[in-house]
Amino acid sequence: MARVDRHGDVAAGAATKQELRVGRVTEEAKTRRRSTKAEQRAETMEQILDEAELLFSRHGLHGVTLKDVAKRVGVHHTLLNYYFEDKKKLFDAVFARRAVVTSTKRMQALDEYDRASGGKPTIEGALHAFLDTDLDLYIHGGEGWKNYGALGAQVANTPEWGAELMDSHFDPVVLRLIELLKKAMPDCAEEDIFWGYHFVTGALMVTLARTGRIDKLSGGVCKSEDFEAIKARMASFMAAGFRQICKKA
Amino acid sequence: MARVDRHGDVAAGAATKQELRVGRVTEEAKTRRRSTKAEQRAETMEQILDEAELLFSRHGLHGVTLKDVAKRVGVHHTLLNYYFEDKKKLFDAVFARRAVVTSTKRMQALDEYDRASGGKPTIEGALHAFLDTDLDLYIHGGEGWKNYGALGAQVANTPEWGAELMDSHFDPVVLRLIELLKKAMPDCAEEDIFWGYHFVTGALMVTLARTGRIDKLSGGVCKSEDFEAIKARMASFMAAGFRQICKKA
DNA sequence: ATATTAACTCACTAGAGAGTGAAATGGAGA
DNA sequence: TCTCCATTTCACTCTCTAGTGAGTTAATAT
Repeated sequence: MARVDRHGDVAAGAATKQELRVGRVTEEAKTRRRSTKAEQRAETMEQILDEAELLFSRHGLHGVTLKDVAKRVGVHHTLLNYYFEDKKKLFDAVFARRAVVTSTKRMQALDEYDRASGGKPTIEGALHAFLDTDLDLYIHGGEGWKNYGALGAQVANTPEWGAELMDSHFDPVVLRLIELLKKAMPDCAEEDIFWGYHFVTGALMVTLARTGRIDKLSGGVCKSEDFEAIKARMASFMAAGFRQICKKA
Repeated sequence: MARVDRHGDVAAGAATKQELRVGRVTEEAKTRRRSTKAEQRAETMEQILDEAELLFSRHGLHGVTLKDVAKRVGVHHTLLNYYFEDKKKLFDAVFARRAVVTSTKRMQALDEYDRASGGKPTIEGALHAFLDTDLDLYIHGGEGWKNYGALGAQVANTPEWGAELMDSHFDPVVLRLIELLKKAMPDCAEEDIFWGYHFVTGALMVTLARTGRIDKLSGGVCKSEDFEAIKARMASFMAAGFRQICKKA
């Protein structure tokens, strides 16, 4: 197999394996000291998660085989069973890895904003804390985060087990956001606030999906990848929406 | 097989087949006159499309096998090849069946609104024409339409071939909506209008997905199935958003 | 040095899945 | 009635898949 062993030597007899697009060890790794077992384990698992994330985000849980993932990593497919037991658990691990990060960061951002605003949050402020923290991750986090975003968008629209996964990871942050929104709009019916959040999350999810549809539709005026444009508009757009449906009371 | 032949007689030796939840011919059909071949063909194809729609909407293209669908219909799985060639073509047929309906209806609604408003459309008006026409279909169209909605939500968030499918069916209506929005906001940058539409479509898609997430999140205050609640809020929410991001110019 | 344990591959199983071509069935027209 | 044609099933093929258990290799601990 065209893979590279842990000493950094290329395995012999490794003729035709272009499909090993990624490879486990890059040139720089050759020079790097051989790592310990624990490091090795962590590194391999990360690589598996990365490639799985990429493929799952494009083809969905059922559209990817363990062999597809293994081939990209450059390992035998049964290694994925070794590390992650089965396919669904691998998927969950992929999702969880970054979900905890974004969840935690947003929770912190909301807490901080709450404090900074002296308990007098605005709708815009709360939405900015919630959205921008997330969007920054996708903007500055590299390919992995982008892929994770697309994966999340799929999960959010999967009736089968999607809600379950979302719930388990994001309920606390979302409820915290709702709390701030309630503070900002004390006279607004709870119902309206929840529906408003529903719109927000929907808009965020299509954004993360980056299907490229808006590009063609707008004739190039808007770009799917342009999360900065979203960041510049979304919070105020949604805040105005909240104000509108809440004032009718 | 526990299926029922075209005379309405239950096939003999049909012991254990509860999984045939739907069955091809219902009691009332027994009494109905035997239909012609063309009718038969159309009816069978419809049943296949219905069951495929249901399963695809829940498990996605790759999560469904032709056998799964065939079992629900109560026919041999190769019959689906006979009628629809292969799986992807069946999927496309499922999607197309209702896409043309909603697309046409919304186009008419937009045209009519444009005329009725005397060439002076409002943002709310245009959005209402676009959204309510669609939502009414899901509200009054029965299970099939609900399933189709969930399917559409998935398609819209599928990078693989989703944008393609959406484009081919919905570009004209969406562009028509954009046209009206431009008329309603002549000073608004094109970019902002497209991003606004992007938010609208995202919010609509999560709605159609009906994952049930909002139910749990809101502690029962909001219900995924409650499209009337969406209809009552969405157009004005989004219109306010448009106004907000457009006035900054 | 040796024994232990972790990381990883290999050979294999058991089964599913899509699809094909031939056959059966039965209605419709001559 | 006989024949034709559409509908439908059936018997198979070929490939792919997830997963298991045994075996290999190398790092680590003693």
